[in-house]
Amino acid sequence: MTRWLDDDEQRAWRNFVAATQLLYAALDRQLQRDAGMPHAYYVVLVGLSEAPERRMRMSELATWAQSSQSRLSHAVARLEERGWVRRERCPDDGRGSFAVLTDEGFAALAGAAHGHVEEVRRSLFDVLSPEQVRALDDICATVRDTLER
Amino acid sequence: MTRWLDDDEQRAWRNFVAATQLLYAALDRQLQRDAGMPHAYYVVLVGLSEAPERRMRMSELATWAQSSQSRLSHAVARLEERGWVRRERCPDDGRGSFAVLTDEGFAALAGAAHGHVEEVRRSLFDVLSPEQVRALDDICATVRDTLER
DNA sequence: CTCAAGTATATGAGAGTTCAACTAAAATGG
DNA sequence: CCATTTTAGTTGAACTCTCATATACTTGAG
Repeated sequence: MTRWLDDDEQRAWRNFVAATQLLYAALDRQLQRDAGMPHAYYVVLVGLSEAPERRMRMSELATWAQSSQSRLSHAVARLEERGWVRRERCPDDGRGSFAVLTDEGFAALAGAAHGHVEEVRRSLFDVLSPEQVRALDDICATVRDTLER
Repeated sequence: MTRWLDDDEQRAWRNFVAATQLLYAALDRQLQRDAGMPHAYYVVLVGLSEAPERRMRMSELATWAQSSQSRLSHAVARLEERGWVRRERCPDDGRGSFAVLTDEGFAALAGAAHGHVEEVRRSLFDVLSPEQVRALDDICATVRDTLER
């Protein structure tokens, strides 16, 4: 038998879907408008920017960015066309390759970061109390943990 | 000056992004596998199923489903091809049209609902305490309210 | 050393989304 | 009324994502 959602759960679920979709829509619009990239690409650039020497193996980066390898491969191809990322063959493993953040890519990221953070604040942190932020972190950590296996 | 995220906010944000993306990925995979439709289409069908006479004006439905008119128009076109939705001209307003859920569409929705709800439970409600659900609802309602203007 | 199996990544087709036109029908306001 | 503006909805192109498949290299068994 299906355990349907009770009224509280139903309401919570619909608010969740509405809030998250509005949030991502706002993020994507902002990033697309101001930096010409979707949020997924931004995340890839962030990953690389924080990696040692701004380089990461493709599969490592895919894991980091919660992306399938295929998705990442397409994304990096796109980012490469724009000169923001460059690929390098991996010397240790002939199958592998590194994605490397170029200076232009770093600059693009730096240029996008301000507006992005502002949008995240406006949409999320500015409207939540510190306790709510803690609660949200808790909830998301739990869900993340559950789904990461 | 940019007000960057502090460590707590940073952590919360990354957990939020990770959790929501994993969650939507799980939902979409489940619905695609078991019912051959993405979550966005499921939402459209739900909207129609709850409307009087299972029919709604396109723009009303777009608002309900948090979708752009264009997105909805494409989606309904697709759903129409499968025979799950049918369009009807609006008698009062020559520009408008109704989307109507067909019996096949209702059946498809009914068939998809069980697995979908299971997935939502597994991924979210089963791992959260009642207080967390309340907190999440609160947070999402706030964010939703903020972004809906 | 060789062959089968596994791993890292790329690629192409198909599907969904976005954005910018575009059509057609109201509404508004001289 | 007529002209303008607004509203409802559609369409096509460009882009991203997914899924299945292909390619090339590595590993491990015998």
